[in-house]
Amino acid sequence: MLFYKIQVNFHHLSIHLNSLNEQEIFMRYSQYFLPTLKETPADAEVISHQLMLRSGMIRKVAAGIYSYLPFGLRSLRKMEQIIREEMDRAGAIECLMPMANPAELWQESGRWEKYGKELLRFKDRKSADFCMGPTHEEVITDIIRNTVSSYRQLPLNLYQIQTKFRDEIRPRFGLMRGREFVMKDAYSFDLDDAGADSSYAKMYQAYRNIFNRCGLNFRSVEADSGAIGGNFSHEFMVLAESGEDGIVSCDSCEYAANVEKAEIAYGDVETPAATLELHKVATPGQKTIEEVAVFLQLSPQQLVKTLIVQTSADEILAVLLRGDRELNMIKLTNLLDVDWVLLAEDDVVKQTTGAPTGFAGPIGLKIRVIADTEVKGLADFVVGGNAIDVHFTGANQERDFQISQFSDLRQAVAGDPCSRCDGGKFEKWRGIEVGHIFKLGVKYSEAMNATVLDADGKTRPLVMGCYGIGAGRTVAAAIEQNHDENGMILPMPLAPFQVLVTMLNPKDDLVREAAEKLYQQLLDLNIEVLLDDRNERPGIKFKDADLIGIPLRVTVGARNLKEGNVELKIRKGGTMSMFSLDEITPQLQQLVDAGLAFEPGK
RNA sequence: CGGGAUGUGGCGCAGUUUGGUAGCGCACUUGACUGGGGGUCAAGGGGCCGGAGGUUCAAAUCCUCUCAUCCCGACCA
Repeated sequence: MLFYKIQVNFHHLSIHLNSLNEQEIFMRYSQYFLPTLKETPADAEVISHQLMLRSGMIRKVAAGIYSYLPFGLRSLRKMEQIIREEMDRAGAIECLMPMANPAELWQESGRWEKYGKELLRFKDRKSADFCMGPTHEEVITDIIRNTVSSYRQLPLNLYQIQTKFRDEIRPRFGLMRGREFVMKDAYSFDLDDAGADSSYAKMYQAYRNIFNRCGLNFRSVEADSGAIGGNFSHEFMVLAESGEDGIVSCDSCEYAANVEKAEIAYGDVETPAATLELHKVATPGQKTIEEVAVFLQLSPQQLVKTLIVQTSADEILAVLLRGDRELNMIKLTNLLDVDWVLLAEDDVVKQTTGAPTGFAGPIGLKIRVIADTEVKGLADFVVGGNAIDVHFTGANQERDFQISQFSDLRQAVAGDPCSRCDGGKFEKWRGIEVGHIFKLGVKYSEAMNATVLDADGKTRPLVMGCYGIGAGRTVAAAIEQNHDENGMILPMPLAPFQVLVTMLNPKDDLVREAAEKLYQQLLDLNIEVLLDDRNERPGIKFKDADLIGIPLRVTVGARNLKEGNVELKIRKGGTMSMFSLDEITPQLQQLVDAGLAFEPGK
């Protein structure tokens, strides 16, 4: 009996599978898995995170760790596919490396010690050390050094789209800064600098193509190469108010840079003659620049602040900046050629200056004093007195204290003069870093002994570049840039579906038949269509439609169907128009094609 | 890692001050009505209050520890 039952069930199953095609199953809202939320989850702060949760794209599993639900996965896959196509077009070749990396490789490059706590380490059953790969220079270099031994095999650019793990200090904002995230990373190998530059240029162009194809408003900016190391780099920034990075671009030339890097033009700075005597003034309890300025009835620009810093080379030194300026730690780190620079702890400040934090000044200091170039043009300013509740007025360099070096050390602000052209001024933006490309040089190849023989039979280290794109972050950034109060408005190339057909009343035979027919026509045209065939009230369907932000929405309702019409609403901008059942399909086809249009290389 | 906050059905929250054995809205199930912007009515199901320990006749509520999550900071003297 049991056998018989199984047979019957199996028989039914095979009939079932044969009679439905895949699209029939998956593109009907009533059968799909799209759990939308009416209310915003309490722990989502930024709009992309809120909307991705509400629209059923993602769900949180742990801090900085998310599951992609089907709807979100569709967007992610589209992003990946755009990346893949442009990488392939640029001559890169796809591969896939493991998440679990053996410690030996990381010890060899020196990063097992250097990378810090972001590197998630663990042991296997034999107690061997491993880490989750946060990036793959080590693994790829190991592959290349064992397989490439001649310059004839170059150039080579390998990439993968793979899940990374970085145990971030503070994951936040949903997919914007997750611990586990999908990243495209590529690594180029060339015989010499010129070759590496050419590989870099190809990637630069590929990246521009990728973000253009995504329909994003972005800037490519010069950036600091940071912990990854190397010679120079560019970041690709999607412009959005919620961005974690500040960037500047010149209003008259092509220069654009991360504020961390942005070079300011100082021109020829002359030190004005001193006109005031040095005076010691009591400033009880006035510690910050703001407090001192108010207390002395001066503007912050008339003060010079003295920052006591400690470096990885164990030096303690003083850095001077105009009172209203901010120190750029990265410029300072690069100037001093050290691994890191930190503001000194309070007790170090006290030991060095003899006063608690807030009263440091350059006069009488025994340590090296360096200054932002702007300070060179200042005279008769206020500085800390190196004693509690004391400042000096009328302070002047040369006369009262010595500065051993001037350099561009401050954070660029809007309106600063551009260092690359005459008369250009910086504009300031906020951006989300979605891509970053580096020319690495020989840092890893030398550390890991990855060499080839050149045409003269000489051994040379490979010249490398590495190139990353945060796939999930780019989707999130697209939402940050494209949404309104009702939900997201994804650009066509990243939208999970291209067209939503809203069947208003499924119980109305005419409506149902018209919607079904349209749905079928769109499927036949390979348009990605979601049919909202749920037995829900119109309000629910419209709210969900706005929330999930499919670019094109066709509403099939009894009212317009009487005249043989359906309504088309463009999610972006909200324009509505009426089309007959015959006209709508070619119209949609045209809009879909237009939304996907992109000419690479521009 | 420092500071702040929060953990109560799937989601949003109340209840904690003043201990008395868990409630509201949404969602969900069933039925009916309704059908162009989160509709109405009726009847239901679901949590032992993040976890552990303690105080007490009695703990979501008080105490201790712990875990988790979110925000700010970790450069601006």
